[in-house]
Amino acid sequence: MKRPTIADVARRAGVSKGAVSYALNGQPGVSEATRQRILAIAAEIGFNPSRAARSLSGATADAVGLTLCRPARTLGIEPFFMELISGVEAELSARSYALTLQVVADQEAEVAVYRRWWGERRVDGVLVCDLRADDRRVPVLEELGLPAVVIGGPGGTGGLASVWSDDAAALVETVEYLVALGHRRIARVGGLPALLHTEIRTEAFTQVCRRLGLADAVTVPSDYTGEEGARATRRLLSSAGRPTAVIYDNDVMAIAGLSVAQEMGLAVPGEVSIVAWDDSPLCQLVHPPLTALGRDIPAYGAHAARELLAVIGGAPARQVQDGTAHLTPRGSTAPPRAS
Amino acid sequence: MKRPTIADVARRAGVSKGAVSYALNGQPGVSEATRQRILAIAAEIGFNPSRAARSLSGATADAVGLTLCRPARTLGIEPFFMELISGVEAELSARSYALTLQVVADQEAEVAVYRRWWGERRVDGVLVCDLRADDRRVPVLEELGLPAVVIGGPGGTGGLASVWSDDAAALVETVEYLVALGHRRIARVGGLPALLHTEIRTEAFTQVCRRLGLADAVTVPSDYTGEEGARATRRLLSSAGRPTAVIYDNDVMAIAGLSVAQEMGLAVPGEVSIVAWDDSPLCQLVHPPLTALGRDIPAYGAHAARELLAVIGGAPARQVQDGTAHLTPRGSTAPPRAS
DNA sequence: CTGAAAGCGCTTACAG
DNA sequence: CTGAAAGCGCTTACAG
Repeated sequence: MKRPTIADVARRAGVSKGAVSYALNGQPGVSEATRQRILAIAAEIGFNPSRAARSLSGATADAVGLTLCRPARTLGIEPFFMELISGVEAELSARSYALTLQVVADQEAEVAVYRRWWGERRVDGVLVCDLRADDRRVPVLEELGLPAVVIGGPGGTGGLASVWSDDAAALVETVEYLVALGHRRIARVGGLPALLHTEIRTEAFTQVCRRLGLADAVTVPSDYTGEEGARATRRLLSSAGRPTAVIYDNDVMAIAGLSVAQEMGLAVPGEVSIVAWDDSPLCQLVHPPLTALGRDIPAYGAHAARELLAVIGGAPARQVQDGTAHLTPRGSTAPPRAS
Repeated sequence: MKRPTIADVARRAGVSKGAVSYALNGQPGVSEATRQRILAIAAEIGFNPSRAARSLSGATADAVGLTLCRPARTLGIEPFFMELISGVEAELSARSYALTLQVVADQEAEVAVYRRWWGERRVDGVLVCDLRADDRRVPVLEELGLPAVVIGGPGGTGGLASVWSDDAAALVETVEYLVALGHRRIARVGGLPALLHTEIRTEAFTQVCRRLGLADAVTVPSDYTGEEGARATRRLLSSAGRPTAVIYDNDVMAIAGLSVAQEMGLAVPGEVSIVAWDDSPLCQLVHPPLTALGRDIPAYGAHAARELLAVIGGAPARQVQDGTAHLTPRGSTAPPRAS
């Protein structure tokens, strides 16, 4: 099938190409009657302006980029990214923006992708995930002047805009809840240590435990996979003076941990309480269902997309706070059984 | 930062823009020495040809589209799509193709997206998921002449290329395995009935059960969510003459089913055996680990991407078979306990 | 309010 | 082997 161009619309409407362009883009320069007639013809013949021609004439690419830096397998198992993408998409589609996705092996590859996208004018801006301490991507994006919104923080985002959530507060709430139940030995299985939010959580965990006078607030570093979560749990639960409650940095590890506890013959929640970070539907599929720290991830993604569109539109880069995760108590937490 | 253009490279190399273009695209028309010099300069100043200008001059968009038609929540929980995307991406990145992703509400919206993408020349081709019987998208894509590869089948893809997997064979293998263990009452919790592969599996299930002389081979339709999987399981396990084995069309429902069985005080696998379709790492996180039908989803996605790139390159549309899922027996299946 | 024209940054015949 | 020029399909000052 032959694609209609602006010239086809102009010819049928009996006006110049310029007039068609004005009509389509809501610019002044055509009478209302003419505009309506042009719009009707465009709709009738199914005209969609060529993105290439538009963006070559100085308009935007109407596309936003997102890179994902995780191996194929673990990308799939964590609901987080897909939910985030859904939310981003919802916001972008509403404004006819496209999402360009790229899976990368490491930060070096990611930086190369940003440079290429910028040079190719492929995207108008990017969404940055998995912020690290001293993140290499931040200065590159600043140097390029490529609009960007970091999903994460607070802090460490340089002059870039960001949307963040108060993980420290959520962690404190969780520990206080467990202490109120009577727990004194609480451990944590953390996410990738290189990520900034892991650092933030670890720091908050250490501080709140000290404040509440809990003895050994140990954090075992991990990588979000079930295997590592299982291994860390096995180690924690077979140690002398094992914890009576474990907080996991994602739900996949929490589910693996639950399984390990049950395998070891420890009752959950009687002998071990379990709390998961990220309250995806997975948490309610297991038995007992997991107490979890949840937040609306699609909304978080939509929020970030909205900010990015604003920055692309020329708004100043802001640090915006998104909602804090809240705890939903379920069957996996209870007072520790006297032993 | 100012983006370098082909003119900048030409100026520094002391040649025409045409020569730079030839050098960059590996076309004849420049001497090898000149080509090397041009390439070096381009690399040095970080030149990336504008996508818009390229594609406006008749080249391809170097982008492929993929639409996802599921609500945000359930999209996240099923590892399938993210794994598929990872595989697609791996293949595309290697050839510097971008992936444009769009989440849509229904097939009507999806068709509209295809028309728009085609009109905008935004993508060179599309990957089509969740094939249905009499799929509306197929004739539209044929009419537009937009290169496409359907992920699914066999059959129902009209003149479009497709990559498919023999689900019927996998299902037969599973039922035969359960029968060999001694099961005679086998039920199945199916996926969305509208999807073609659900139909194919249901048909295969009915046939193999009849061939093996199994009485009531019931399939309870579902929607891939844990809630529906749990409900279907509850119904099946509380019926008179309840099945001793249940096959689930995805792993999320199988996990929910396992949980329901345990809740009802039925031993797995002693009183109920459970088999999951889609062997994501989730299957090994639960206790007992699930016997599952698995295949390499990232490879499947890569395969489809490769076919699409071929079709975009002018190759004829083929129906290509990908690997068949194979059964990995784990702790959730065993001979039925005499009762 | 409307039309004719330049220009975005490439690619690709077409001459030399 | 190389250069000058046309053209892809838009947008946007610039004249009328």
